[in-house]
Amino acid sequence: MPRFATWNVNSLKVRQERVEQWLTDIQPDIVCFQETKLADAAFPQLAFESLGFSSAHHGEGRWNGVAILARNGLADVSVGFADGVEPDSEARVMTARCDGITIVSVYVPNGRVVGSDHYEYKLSWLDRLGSHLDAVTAPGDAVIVAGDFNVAPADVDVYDPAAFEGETHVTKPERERLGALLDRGLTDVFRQQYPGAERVFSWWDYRRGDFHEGRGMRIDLVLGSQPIADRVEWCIIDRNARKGKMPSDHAPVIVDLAD
DNA sequence: ATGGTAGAGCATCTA
Repeated sequence: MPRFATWNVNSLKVRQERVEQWLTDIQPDIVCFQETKLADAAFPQLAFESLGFSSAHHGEGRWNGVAILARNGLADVSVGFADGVEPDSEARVMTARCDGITIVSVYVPNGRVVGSDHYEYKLSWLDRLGSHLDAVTAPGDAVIVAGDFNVAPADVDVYDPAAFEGETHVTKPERERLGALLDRGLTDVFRQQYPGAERVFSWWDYRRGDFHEGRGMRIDLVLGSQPIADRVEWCIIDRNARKGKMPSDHAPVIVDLAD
């Protein structure tokens, strides 16, 4: 039973030891990372190889950076958008094929301030992700699009919707663009498994003790095409990985798929 | 009290 996981590690350099322990504990078969904050030359491919993973990385150094790891090898690795337009200025998406699944690791722009240039970049980036999927997938393909979407799909995915009035991650334009991705035939796997679950989060601000006070958002998502959604046996957000010394501010999402 | 922390890198920018 293949195990898929995605995790915004918020600097792989700082998190390497914790990440390796987590890989050993969780034993995933396919992994997407976001916010490695590494240049490609600094990506620790050999360390992952010694743990049994093939890997590929798309980074720029100080910020962003995505990676894909797979136990059974990676094929057709591509970085950035494949929609044939100008390259994205930031390292936020990469695609590979493993175990017959097209895997897309995404780090959606944060958006910063509603109405800012970066917010507009976020909206157009989400649109481009749809075009990218047109370019790299075909109807009926097994596809997983996973990572930090920086959008909470609904109010139940936010600890206090009122606290985010006028803020990014919850605005209608952002949710509409996420919805447009779902309308392409992708399923939010966690929500499919737990339709009524409220206040289950994947990210907590480092400040104010937000993690321990339960003030978070569910913004790390695993979207699966129908062939994937039909195979989901189990899904959790691994809150344990947010505990202890020097955690990422994000928890991983783990999904087990039937063979 | 418009706060707070973390990471990259050394002044701020990003989240």
